[in-house]
Amino acid sequence: MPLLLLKDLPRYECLLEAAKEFPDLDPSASEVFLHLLRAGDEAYGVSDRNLVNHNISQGRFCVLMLLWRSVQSPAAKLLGAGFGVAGPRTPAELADAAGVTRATMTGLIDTLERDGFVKREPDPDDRRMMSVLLTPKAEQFLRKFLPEHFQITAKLMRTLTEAERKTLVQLLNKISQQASVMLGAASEASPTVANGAHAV
Amino acid sequence: MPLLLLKDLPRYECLLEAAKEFPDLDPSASEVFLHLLRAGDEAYGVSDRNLVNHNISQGRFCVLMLLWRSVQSPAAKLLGAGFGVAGPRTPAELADAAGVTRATMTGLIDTLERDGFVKREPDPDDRRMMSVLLTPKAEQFLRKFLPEHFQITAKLMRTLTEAERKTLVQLLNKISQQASVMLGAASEASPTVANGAHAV
DNA sequence: CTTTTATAGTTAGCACCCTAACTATAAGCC
DNA sequence: GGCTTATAGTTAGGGTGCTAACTATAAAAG
Repeated sequence: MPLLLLKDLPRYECLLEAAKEFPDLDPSASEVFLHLLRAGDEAYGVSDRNLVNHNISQGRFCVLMLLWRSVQSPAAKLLGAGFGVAGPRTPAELADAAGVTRATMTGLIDTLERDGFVKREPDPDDRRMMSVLLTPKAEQFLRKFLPEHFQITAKLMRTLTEAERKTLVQLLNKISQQASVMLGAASEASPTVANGAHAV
Repeated sequence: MPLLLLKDLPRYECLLEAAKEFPDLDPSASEVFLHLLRAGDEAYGVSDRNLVNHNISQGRFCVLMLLWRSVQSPAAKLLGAGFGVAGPRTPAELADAAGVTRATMTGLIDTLERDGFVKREPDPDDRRMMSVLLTPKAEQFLRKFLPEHFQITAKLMRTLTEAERKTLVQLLNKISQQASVMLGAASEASPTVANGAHAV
């Protein structure tokens, strides 16, 4: 549960009231924003608790899923998303696919290797590169864990009808798209220079 | 951005395919789950980037907002959500309101105090307790920062109509509710009494 | 009054994420 | 070949979250 957030969200009327003092406050926008963050955090928490029970973290689980594409199962390939092709993956590829820095991926692989879930192997052609491979222990873990994980996901969404799920995905996609625009916009303006330009 | 998540989510057809191997996998449920986590993470990221530009973190911002209820503005009281009444807050109260442990709150207050946003004061009656108070610097920061923050929130939700926002909040609430049920179930039967009642 | 128990807050140590700097290797250019 | 630049991975150090153990104080039980 990564997010620190007010346990009790302000009610809509409160936001309306606050908007009188802050003209920039769009009450319905703020309401959606807060509910999205909370729901996302709670969904994350539900999933994470199960992972923690198995002594694994969300980040490490993600790495395992990405690597799992390299092994046999057809479903494994599919679950791993439609990125590149299969084959052993390097830390850099894993970092890009997971959306974290390479330094972070190094740390994740460190602990996964320590716990016996993956193995590092040097690349025979390029001595800068490593291949990260799943161990049998990891495959065994995934085969046992994934059904539980899917059950929990299904249970979490049980209160939504198929139509509601469809609607929800569409609305969330709109937000995702707009978020990408907003995040991408400023990184174009000053691509790598994210230095604090304000006064100090 | 706290969450490590696949950058490219699996497409629905892939989930359908994978469900053949994993009977527990509910494709539409998993799809909503993944989109929710991603959208929540991106929304968090959009907000967080602005905070980071001001050298503050999401967690510290949350503490400032909670403390802000203690100062004058009527809007401040409202934004702080409808928890207790105003007045200086103790680390324990802050931790409960923010949904983090007291140890975490100690750390947040440490850095906030170091940066001059809050001040600790001992309680005259109970020498175990502290009061945490906003400094003028923090109030000044919030008055300047909040309009930006609200603008960003409004921009993020700009692509949604009022009707869509309403729908989204309702659907997210359903998930939140179900998540609470699932998280509460294993934690204990006593919801309000958060004391360590197990294994008394 | 003394012992026990409960509470407030902190400290210590771990995990995970970041940026920045570093090492080693590869590739391009003179 | 030798110099410069780019790339793969790691290391170092910071921030934020957790649990568990600790200190100090207060309240309750004997």
